Amino acid sequence: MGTAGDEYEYRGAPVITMKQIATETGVSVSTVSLVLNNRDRGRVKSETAKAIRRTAKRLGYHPNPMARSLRTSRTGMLGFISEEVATTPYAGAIIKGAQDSASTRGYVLLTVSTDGSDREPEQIQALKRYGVDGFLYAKMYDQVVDLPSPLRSSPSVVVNALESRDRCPSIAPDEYLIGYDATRHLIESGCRRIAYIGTTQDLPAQVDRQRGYEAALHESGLSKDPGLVCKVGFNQEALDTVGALVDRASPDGFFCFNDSRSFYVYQIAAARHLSIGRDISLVGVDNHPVMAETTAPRLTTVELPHYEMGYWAARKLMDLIGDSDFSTLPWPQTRAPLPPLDAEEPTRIHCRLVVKDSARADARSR
Amino acid sequence: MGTAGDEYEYRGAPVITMKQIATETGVSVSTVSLVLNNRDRGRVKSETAKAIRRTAKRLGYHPNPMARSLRTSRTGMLGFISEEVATTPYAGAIIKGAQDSASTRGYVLLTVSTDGSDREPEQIQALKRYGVDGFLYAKMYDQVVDLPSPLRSSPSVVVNALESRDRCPSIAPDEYLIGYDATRHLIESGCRRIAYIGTTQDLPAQVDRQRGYEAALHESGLSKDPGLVCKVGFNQEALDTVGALVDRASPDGFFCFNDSRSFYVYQIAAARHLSIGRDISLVGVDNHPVMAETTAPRLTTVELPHYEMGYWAARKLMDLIGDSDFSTLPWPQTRAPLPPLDAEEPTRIHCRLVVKDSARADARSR
DNA sequence: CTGAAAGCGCTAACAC
DNA sequence: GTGTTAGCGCTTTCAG
Repeated sequence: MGTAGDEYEYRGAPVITMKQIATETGVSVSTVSLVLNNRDRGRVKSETAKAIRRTAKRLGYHPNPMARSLRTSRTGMLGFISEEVATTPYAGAIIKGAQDSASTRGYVLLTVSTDGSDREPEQIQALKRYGVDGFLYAKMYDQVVDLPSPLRSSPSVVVNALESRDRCPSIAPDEYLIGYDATRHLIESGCRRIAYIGTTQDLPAQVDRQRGYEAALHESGLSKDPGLVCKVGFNQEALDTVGALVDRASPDGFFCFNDSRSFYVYQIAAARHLSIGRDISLVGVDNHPVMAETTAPRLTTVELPHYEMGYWAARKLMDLIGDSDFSTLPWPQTRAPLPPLDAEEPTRIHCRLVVKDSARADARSR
Repeated sequence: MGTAGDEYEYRGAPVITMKQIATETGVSVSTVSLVLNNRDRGRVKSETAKAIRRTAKRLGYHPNPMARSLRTSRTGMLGFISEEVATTPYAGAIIKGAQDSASTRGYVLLTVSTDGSDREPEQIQALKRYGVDGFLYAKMYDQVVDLPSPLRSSPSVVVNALESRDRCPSIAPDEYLIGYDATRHLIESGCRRIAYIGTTQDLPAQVDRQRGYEAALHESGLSKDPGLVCKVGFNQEALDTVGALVDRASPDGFFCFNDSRSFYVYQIAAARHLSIGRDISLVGVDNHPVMAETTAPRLTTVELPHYEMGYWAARKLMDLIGDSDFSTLPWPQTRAPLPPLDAEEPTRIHCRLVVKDSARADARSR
């Protein structure tokens, strides 16, 4: 299995420079530069401009971003800093969203993950040395955060969390609406005794989702029964608590904080021989692969908008950086209509985003 | 909610160049360069060298990688290409491993995710323009792959898959050993009727795991009972199939291909009032968060070595690139001993890695 | 032992 | 309209 040091062959592809285009076309490098950067408005004869572009294409010219950045101090790279990536399945989706968004404008992502967090400043410094044009600071659970101070001197956008002091724009899921939509969905499917299965962890997301749950109940004239609410941890304890709730209150619908909670409802349902889709309805949040594979009538998933958050955050960041070639655009209006309430089919609800643009707007206020 | 264009303040930190160190110390830039690159063996008086290093540290000098790369055509960036990141929870762990490994040598990761794959060549080109020193090509499921041709001209390492023609080193989980270890673990815990719950998908990983399962049974003199094996898809069908197996063969131990399969065993167990840890033992593979939270006696998880694969792959790649400052090292010997078989405690088994170094070694042969 | 000079690929004043 | 020049920060001969 070999000590390494093996030789693999790497023949590099020929790389074209402006100089070559210049000599090939019979002009100077500066003219080439002007044309290829679209700064030839009434400065270069459209004749020659055309010729330059032609040979550029023919030779397959691509600018060298490093050389360019040396002059412009703009690299076309975005720094993506994520905490706890390794431990959650969502990082991929956020990164992909940011990636896709970035690539539409020729940007590219330099990623670091700072789990331990003691090395975070060091990592951020590394990104700065590489000259990233701005930072995406992604947290893995929706929460309120302080933008790390080294980032405050650069364009930054916070993803999946809200910046506590509006030091930069931020984007997060609309937790309230998750609770509201989920509950309304159950109500409109005909449920009348809707349980909330939460977590014992003290998460801001839960507070808002539960407020949404209660608001929807209230709005429909359904009473708020504390016996239908429980918050559970893990394992047997969780199973027992959910089981007790089912036995005591016999709910006909469940709104579960996340897939872990859904998991316990599944097991209790199995043990009581209740079938999801026939006897009970369930709305879960998240899309862990295991659960995402499962479909049943009257089983609904609220999808957390990880991809979208990454996408829009990168977009916002690029706007902030002020790429002159692109106009600055507002945050998205991502309120998708609630899906049709066909109670016989599995459904996916898309989650709305909450965005904070600056100190002016407080999108979370309600 | 606000068109953008808002102004945030970004005061850049002062950036120190070699020139400043030179004038500050009263020497020339070239001398500074020599010293700061440790090329001053008997070329620079240790006096001045010391002085230079001192002021460099005092001023907080950090080299500008862009400028350096312009001369050396080495950027210190590794391209990380992953397919299907968004759809699996593992990408994060692989990226983190690669990241950690890279940062120990001052490398940094440029990531792209090519889901659609029609844009893959374009993305790879982008990375090449940015001058990455090499590529990590990560697949999300263990399989045999062809290294994309644009990568063949650069140092590359394949992660979580084996390269079909040994065009470059690759690293993947040892699937056979997963099956073997899992089954032995169950046997040594006292199980005698061990079921295998697989997937209907045609995955190479399953073939090897099942071979490991059978080998362990054979080795212990347990008969290979086809009635104890099933392969299931999703939902009710899966549930029914697993239920039938349980009713017909009453296994005392389960080896599940992945968390999705474990999920069905959980439900059937709940429905039959069988308790994991008391009545049955279960070994699952993977660590989706939902399942990872769950612990029980006689519940064992085989952890796929995503982090480790990322870590070692990046290491291998850097060795390939031939950073002269570091010696080239062999692939890791990551065979962790099987954990103690305390049947009363939940356990995690660490998976061994399979590595292919070149056309010479075929580590998968068995 | 150390410094001057050239140049990596590109951009931006400023001449012509 | 187009070319010349200078220089971004760094490495690397080559003189002294």
